[in-house]
Amino acid sequence: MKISAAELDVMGVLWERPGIAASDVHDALGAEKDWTSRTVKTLLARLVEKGAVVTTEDGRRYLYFPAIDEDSYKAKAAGQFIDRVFSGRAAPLVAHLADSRGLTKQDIAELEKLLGDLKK
Amino acid sequence: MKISAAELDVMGVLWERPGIAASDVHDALGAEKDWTSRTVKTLLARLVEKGAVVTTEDGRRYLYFPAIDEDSYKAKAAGQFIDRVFSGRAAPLVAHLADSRGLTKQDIAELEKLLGDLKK
DNA sequence: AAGCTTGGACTACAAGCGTAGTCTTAATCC
DNA sequence: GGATTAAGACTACGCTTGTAGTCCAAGCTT
Repeated sequence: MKISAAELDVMGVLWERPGIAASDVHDALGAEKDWTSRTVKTLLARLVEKGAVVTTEDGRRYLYFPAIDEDSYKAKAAGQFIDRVFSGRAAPLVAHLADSRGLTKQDIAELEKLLGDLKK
Repeated sequence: MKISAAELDVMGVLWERPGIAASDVHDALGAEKDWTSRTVKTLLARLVEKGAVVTTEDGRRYLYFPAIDEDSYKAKAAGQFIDRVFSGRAAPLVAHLADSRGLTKQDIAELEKLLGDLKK
């Protein structure tokens, strides 16, 4: 399931608020993206076509629901990304992130906790 | 500087062996990618056009050199990826990786060392 | 009820991408 | 030295993506 960058923005809204109408998606993105409602509808239609989103009828309109799981999608995307760019190695990725943009204290704390859990 | 997936494979070869000819790039990729030499040459030409690769003449052919730095490119790509998919948070990315494909002992050790260094 | 608004369906269109093919020229192999 | 090979230049072509536009029907407004 290949989801483009713009489509992913739409998925993000649906993961957060499943079952909303196209106009609500448009509104939710309004702050971030300067898209017309038609653009949003095109993206939704493409996602439906791809099977990433399903609809239920609600009178004369549709309500849109994500049909793929957020966590599994993101896990897969992360895997593909590090394969593509970092030859599958996670550590260099984090090193680059730390280097280029810095990790917040919170990031570091979370990562430490994560590593602690992993070692068990 | 936007580099596509296929182009990135070519860049990978050039980062490893700067200053080789198109045919050598083709050979180097031969195992991985089932591309004809023409495809490789198209990708090289596009990279040159984008300014990601420069050439020097070598008789009747060119030698190709990366014109962008591997580490900075990857750092930027990593940043864009986590912005796009993980809202800029590094920890969830690593958590997903750990979850979906597991981190090797080596990954974990490297990450711990990295975190140790970061805390200083 | 006649027109605005809003929903979806279908269409558009240029740029980027993956994956080559053709053409021309220069070198190499018998 | 004529044929094959190999380099690059230019061209191709269908798919995806970003970003809409048009059309028609169903409600909403006054």
